[in-house]
Amino acid sequence: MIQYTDLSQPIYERLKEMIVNDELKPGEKIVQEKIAELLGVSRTPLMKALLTLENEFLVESIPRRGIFVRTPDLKEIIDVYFCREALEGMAARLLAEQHDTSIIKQLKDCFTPFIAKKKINTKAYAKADENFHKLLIKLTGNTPLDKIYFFSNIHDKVIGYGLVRPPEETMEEHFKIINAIATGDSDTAEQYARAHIRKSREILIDQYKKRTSEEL
Amino acid sequence: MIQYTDLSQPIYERLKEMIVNDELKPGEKIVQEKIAELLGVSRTPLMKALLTLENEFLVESIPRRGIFVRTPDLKEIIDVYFCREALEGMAARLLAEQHDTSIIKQLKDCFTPFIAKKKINTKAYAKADENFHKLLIKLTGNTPLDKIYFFSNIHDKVIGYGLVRPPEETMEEHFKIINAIATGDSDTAEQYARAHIRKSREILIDQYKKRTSEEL
DNA sequence: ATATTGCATTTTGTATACAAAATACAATAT
DNA sequence: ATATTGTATTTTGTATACAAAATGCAATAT
Repeated sequence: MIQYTDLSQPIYERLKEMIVNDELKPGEKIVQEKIAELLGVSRTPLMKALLTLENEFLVESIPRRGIFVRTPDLKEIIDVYFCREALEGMAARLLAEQHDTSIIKQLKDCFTPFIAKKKINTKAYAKADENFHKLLIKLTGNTPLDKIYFFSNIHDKVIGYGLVRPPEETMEEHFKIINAIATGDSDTAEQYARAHIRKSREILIDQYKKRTSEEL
Repeated sequence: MIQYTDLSQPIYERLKEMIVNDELKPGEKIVQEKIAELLGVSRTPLMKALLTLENEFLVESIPRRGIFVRTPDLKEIIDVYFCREALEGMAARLLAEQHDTSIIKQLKDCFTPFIAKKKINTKAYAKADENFHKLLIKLTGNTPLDKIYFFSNIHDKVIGYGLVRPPEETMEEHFKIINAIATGDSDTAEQYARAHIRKSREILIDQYKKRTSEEL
């Protein structure tokens, strides 16, 4: 009756979903026995999944106390954006040096559904935006780079599928990056990729500052 | 009789040591029961430690087949150096923006034992070099940055405590970075930090190419 | 001699068991 | 009423148990 593949994998996916959807609330303790029963598995593969989530900053383990859903604060979100600026900048540079037309095509394809559209579906665009940034990393073929980009998870969780800036604004920036990659101008590609993240980071900081002061 | 802290932690440290020391050889399969017995623990905390090592690229799990000590190849080492260039460059920039004299002092202190020395102990300097680069990251206070810098482990494993370049050469570069941070010149600090990693990467590539061709 | 099949052994992935630490809470003291 | 202690309950960390997959190897076929 038992089907062997790797139980911890689907458990990991499900838990991640639960955290992003707020089924597991920030700060909430993950009582292993309860979640294991809920998912119909034992604690062993669950713990494996939780350890992976911990490595991705989505949960935090306090020894002998328990594992808790993390609540990324303002500073951490900013910090993640600094990392993204560095890594996506490098990714753009590496792509520009490859002179590969298939790369350009794949990057452009992220946004073709939205070109020449009067009304852009925000949710769809936000998903496309996320894909674009992940693709930028993946297309470099740099495995360690791709593996350490996992912390974009935090970004997903915090921003959800909302957008930091309006599509009109970011669309233009995306194509500036793509065009620099296409012409093989690695310095410019890196510059644009970094400026893009930097701008979003600054907007985010403002939003959070506003939100925090309103709550006072 | 059982002392509770977190067994997987010392197991992780010991396994990492065994991998770096070649007690566990590249490509070798880690038979859980055997290692568990060797370390006098059960498979449960051992598996936890192995999962952490997997996240750090030191071992590789092939489901249903086993967990194997990884053998980083030339491409991966180069790829890691691209990541380091991006991240350490950003770190230097962030430190320069902080205008904190204690940061300068701590960075300088890494190399004070070697200043004005005629003969530099290579092993000691290699250790200092490693500390300097880790400190550069840590002093930013950027937690996600620090957490994703773990892949420097691969570096340690591959290079061991040898040096890519002679101390005279890198010492000068280190102080260029430190001085740029001290004067608060973030652009220059980033430039120097990146150039430093880039040069080592290029030397490494040459060394490996030479070694590989000799073996043919 | 080499390839193939079948069976015994090993090893993995998961579930369960159990001791120690953490927690909750009631009973008592201040 | 609040603080404190002691005890029952929960939960964690680790060890063990067990079924299914992987592996090794001998016996047989080609």
